[in-house]
Amino acid sequence: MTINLKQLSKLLKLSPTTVSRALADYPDVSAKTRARVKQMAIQQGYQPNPVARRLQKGKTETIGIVITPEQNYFSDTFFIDLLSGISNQITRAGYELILGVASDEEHEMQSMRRMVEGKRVDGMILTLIREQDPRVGYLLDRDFPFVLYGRTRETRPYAFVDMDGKQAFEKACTYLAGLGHRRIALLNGEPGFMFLVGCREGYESGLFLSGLELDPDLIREWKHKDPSQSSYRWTLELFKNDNPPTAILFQTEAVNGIFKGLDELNLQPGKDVALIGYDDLEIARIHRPSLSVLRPQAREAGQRVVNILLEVIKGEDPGKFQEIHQVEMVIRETSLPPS
Amino acid sequence: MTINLKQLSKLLKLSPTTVSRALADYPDVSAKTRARVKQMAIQQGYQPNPVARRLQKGKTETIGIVITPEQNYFSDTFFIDLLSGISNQITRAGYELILGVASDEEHEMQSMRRMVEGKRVDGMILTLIREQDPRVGYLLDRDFPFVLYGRTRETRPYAFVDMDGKQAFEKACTYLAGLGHRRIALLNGEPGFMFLVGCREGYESGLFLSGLELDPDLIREWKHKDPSQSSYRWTLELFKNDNPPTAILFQTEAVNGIFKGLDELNLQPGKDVALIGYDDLEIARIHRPSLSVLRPQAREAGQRVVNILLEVIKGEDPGKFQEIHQVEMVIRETSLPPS
DNA sequence: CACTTTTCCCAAAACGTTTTGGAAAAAGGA
DNA sequence: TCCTTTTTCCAAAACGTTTTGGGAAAAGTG
Repeated sequence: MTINLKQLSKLLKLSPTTVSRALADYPDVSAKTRARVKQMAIQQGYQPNPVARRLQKGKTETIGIVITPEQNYFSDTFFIDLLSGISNQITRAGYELILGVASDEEHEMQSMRRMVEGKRVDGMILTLIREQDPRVGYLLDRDFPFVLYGRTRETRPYAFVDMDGKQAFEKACTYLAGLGHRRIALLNGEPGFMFLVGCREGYESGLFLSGLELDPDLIREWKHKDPSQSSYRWTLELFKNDNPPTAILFQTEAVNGIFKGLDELNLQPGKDVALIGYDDLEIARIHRPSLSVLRPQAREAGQRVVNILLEVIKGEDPGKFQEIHQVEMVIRETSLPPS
Repeated sequence: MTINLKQLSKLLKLSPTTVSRALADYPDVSAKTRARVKQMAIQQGYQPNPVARRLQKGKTETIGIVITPEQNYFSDTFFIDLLSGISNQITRAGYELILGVASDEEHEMQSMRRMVEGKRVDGMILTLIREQDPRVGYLLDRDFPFVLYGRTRETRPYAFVDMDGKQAFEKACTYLAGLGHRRIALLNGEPGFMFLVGCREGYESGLFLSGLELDPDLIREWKHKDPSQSSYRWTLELFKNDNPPTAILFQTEAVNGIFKGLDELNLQPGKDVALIGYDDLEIARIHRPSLSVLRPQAREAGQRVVNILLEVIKGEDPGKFQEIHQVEMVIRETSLPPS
């Protein structure tokens, strides 16, 4: 049903070589025949068989990504945006994106190994990077092309695109301090994932820059399993403090728990307690009062990750590609001065 | 670095033919050499190059899926479960899953055509099926293997796995009626997606079976764009009724809006109004009171979709594979008798 | 015109498998 | 023993491209 190169060349009374070269715009085929070939190719709906091309070229023209829905991280529109940017750019390059879904760290590694050792991909994209991340060492050891969305503790050079979570939290913190807040709490995920480390650092540095003292009682961290539940408990606890916070910085995914906690304490979000979340989820925009947030540009990051990976696959030095992207602060209704 | 078949056969002093056949458990290679070959293969970490195999076999060993995050549907753990089931089963079969991310219906079609006409996949999985869905006609026209997760209006036979949303809503409705509820509302998504049609049908048939009359004032449908926002408004409106509902059936994704609306009306979920949602999202389990839900088994469905697709690819008649899966009802704290 | 250069095309090889169609060696049957 | 059958192996072809390394014809050059 679908035509192949040999048949097309027969139709044109040319050799497969010439047809192939014509379609690839080689200069050693005359403009006239090139036009003729292209026209016929379109007319016949010819598409080169990608599998054959890959075999000849010795490339899979495919890149891999493994997601672990276990981390509910995945439900963020944020991640979808990232994936969307990745996918579009990959398609534009004529590549394919193959997806692995793993239930835990072990299967995550297993899925990646299948792709790498099974010669199924030319490069890997890694997300949800942990402080110590065995995947990075694995790929570096065998010199396999990859790009991190995020960063990790690793001395060898590697390519990454990361959000400046540190600067974002610093900015949010100084902003709140600038409004007059003196007691700013942090409700963060338990470190392990590297980006949470950055958030905490930014918070601490923000306090410092604003001349505020760090009070361990104002910092709470939850296990990643279920942010809503534990952020609810931590919220209640924060306000048992003699000198409770007037503002909270947190991961937006935990917002439901916080709202619930505040509600129970008869505190109005935005009015009695200022709130700024990290990530602009749907709920942040929809809630009344709408939530002020730090908004990472996931789509753009996804595109960059792909472009960089393609360079690395071409043989460029990964160490050259280390990008840290600014995070925008979106002021909505929950970041007023203390009452 | 990685060894190939020719090198491996040289090491074994055998022909590539024999090695290949030994690894594939052909009976015409002696048990002894077969063992020897396998051992050496493992020792040398030999993995057949999938691209070469695909070319020879004339199969891509790949199946495609296109998601449209536009429909926030994607943020459901439900969808992730589906994807997870799909991915696992595909891996088990030695196949690959390639993912397209499309921003709208047009790009969705475009992405699928690239996969199909570009000979990049052996089969397609379709989700989020609409009542009239051009994708189905497209694939049927060119006799390309596919399986729907869901159903559509189409007379030609095709393979699908669907949840019995109709029966689920019927069950929930009669359950509530059995508890004594006489005014049961439906907060549904606007039809277009086929599964929403089923939900509505089930609701209507549930009312009928319980001897209740259908009151159009108790039915509200939102645009898919943003369930939370509009379900909030619809909730308020439902209770402007002279004879307001004592129970609501709805899509769980809309639960935030409903809770907010009830809260504003000083109605307690579960106590003043019974609630049953379709889909067991995280929030349903976490919320206090916890939400009674209808729970589709997405993981299993995903696995079935893949197994069926593999059969269809093998040449089986798609019409033979039409499965409708039961949906479990999980009674939690929001389905009490009317007060 | 004879020679060089440029233009345009192509045959053959290669990518790494699996399958086809034997063939040699071993085993079984009379 | 001789013939048939079974067991075990392999050379060659095929999958559909792209790349290599020319080579013939046309166009320039003197």
